[in-house]
Amino acid sequence: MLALSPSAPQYAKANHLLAALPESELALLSRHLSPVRLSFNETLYGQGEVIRYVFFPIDCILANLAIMEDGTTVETSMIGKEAFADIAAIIGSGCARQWARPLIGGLALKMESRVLKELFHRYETIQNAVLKSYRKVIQQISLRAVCNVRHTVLQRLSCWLLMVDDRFRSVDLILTQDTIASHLGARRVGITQATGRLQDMGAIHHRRGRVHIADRAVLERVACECYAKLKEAFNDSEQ
Amino acid sequence: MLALSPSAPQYAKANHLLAALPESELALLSRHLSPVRLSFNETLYGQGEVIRYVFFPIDCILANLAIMEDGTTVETSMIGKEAFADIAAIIGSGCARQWARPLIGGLALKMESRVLKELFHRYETIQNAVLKSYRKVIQQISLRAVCNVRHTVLQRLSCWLLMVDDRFRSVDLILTQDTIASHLGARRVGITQATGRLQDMGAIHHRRGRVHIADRAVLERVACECYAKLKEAFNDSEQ
DNA sequence: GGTGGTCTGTACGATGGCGTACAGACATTC
DNA sequence: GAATGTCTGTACGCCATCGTACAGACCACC
Repeated sequence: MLALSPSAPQYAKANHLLAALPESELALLSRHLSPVRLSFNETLYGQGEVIRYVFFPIDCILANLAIMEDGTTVETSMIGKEAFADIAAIIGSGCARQWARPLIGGLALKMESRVLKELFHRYETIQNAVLKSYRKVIQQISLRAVCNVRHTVLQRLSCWLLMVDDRFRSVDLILTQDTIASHLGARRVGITQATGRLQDMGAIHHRRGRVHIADRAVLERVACECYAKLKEAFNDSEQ
Repeated sequence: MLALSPSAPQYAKANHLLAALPESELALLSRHLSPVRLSFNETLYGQGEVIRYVFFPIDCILANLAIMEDGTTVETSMIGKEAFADIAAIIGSGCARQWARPLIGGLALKMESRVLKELFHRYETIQNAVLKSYRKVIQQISLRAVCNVRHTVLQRLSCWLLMVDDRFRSVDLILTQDTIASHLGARRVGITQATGRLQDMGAIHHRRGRVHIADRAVLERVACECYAKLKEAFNDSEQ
C-alpha cells in the first residue's frame, strides 16, 4: 500500500458515495481521507481482524472472498467506485468476517474506521450515503447468490467481466485464469474453457495474465439475466 | 394476516433484536408493535413495493426470494427471531428488492416502517441493534452465496433444515418438496432424492407435506462446513 | 365412497462441472 | 540463450444435477 500526496478532494468526486454528499459533509470527510495506491498482492482485511481503515475505491476494485476449509476461495462481492469497504467497520465489534483484497489494483481513498464511525453517527447525510451504498452491496451479494446456484460458469464469467468493466475501464485487465477461478468459485480449467468460448465469439481477447474486453455487446448477450439487475444495483442511487 | 390482541411486550423478548434493547428503548418500540399471525400463503412484500410495515418474527420464519425470468425462485435469506424484515424499509426509497413471504407461518410483531425509521435515526441503541441484526443477515446471504456454488443439494438441504430448526422448533415442519425446491433453487426431484437419502440415514422422517427432524446430529454430519458459520451468524450478538 | 387435485417416487438420457494429469507456451532472470 | 517458474490448453473418466415424463399415493371434498 503506497501513500500518495494528500490531495484527496481532487479524487473524491470519482467515488459515487463521496460524490453524492453535500459539499460541507464531503469537506468534513476529505480532511481525513488520504489517497493510496493498492496493489493486487496485498491483504486489506483478514478474516476476524479489526478493520482499522476503510477504503473508498477510485479506480481499483476490492473483493470480499470467503475462504473454505480446503483453502479455496469464492468471491461474495466486488466493490468499486460505487461503494466502499467495509461497512463492518462501523457495526458491532468492527471485525471483518471475510478476507478482502484488491482484485484490480489502483487508487483508493483511505480513512480511519473510527473517524467514519463517528461521522456516521453524527451526520444523517453521511449515514444515509453509507447505508445506501451498503444496500447496493447487499443487493449484489443477493443477486450473485442466486446466479451462483442457477447459471453456468460461462454465464457467470460473462456477468463478472462486465461488472469488472463497469468499475475499471482499461485496455487490459491483469487477471490470470487462476485468479478468475478463485473469485468465481470454479476450477481453473473451467475458466480456460469459458474464456476460450468467449474468445471464439469475439467477446474478449486474452493472453497470459491479461484479459481484454473486446465487445461488451456479446458479453451481455451471453450473460444471464442477472447482469441487468447487477448493473442496476451498481448505478441506482435512488434505491 | 391476522391481528391479535395488543400484547406485544409479552412476546417481544422472544425476538433477539428486541430482547437486546435496553428497557427504555424496548418500551418505546413496544408502543408501536402489534402481534400478528402470518401464514404461509401470503405475500409480505412484492418486488419493488414500498415496505409499509416491518416484522419482528417471534416463532415464524420469513424468507426473501428472488424471482427469475422463468418464474422460478431462489431463497437468498431466511429471517427468524434473530433479526427482522426488512432493513430496506429504512434505507433510501424504502422499496423491497425481492419477494418476501413466510416460509413457516407463525407469530410476528408488526410495526409501521416510518416509525422504525424515525426511531432508528433518533436513538443510537436502536440504530445499533438494527444494524447488528442486519449484519447477521448479510453474513447469511454471503455464506449461502458460497454454499450455493460449492456444495451439493444434499448438503445444502441439510444446512437449510438445520437453519429452519434453529428458528422454529416444532414436531413437524409443514413443507412440501416443491416448496423446499423453490427455496433452495433446485428441482423438486432433486429434493425427493435428497430427502430420501436423509430419511435412510435416519436424519428426518417425511410424509406428504411434512418434514420431521429426527436427528440433528446426522444432519450436522451431512451438512457442509457452512452450517457452523451460519449458526454462528445466527447466534453471535457480539459481531 | 368416488372424484379431482396435489404431492411424491422413479426413470432416463443429456450435460455441465469436477478432479486430475500432463505437455506446451510464455515470461523472467541470470 | 539457457534455465526456471508460471500460465494455459487439452484430455479423460466420473458424478451431480438438469429437464422431462409418468404413475402411484395421499388427501379433501362432495
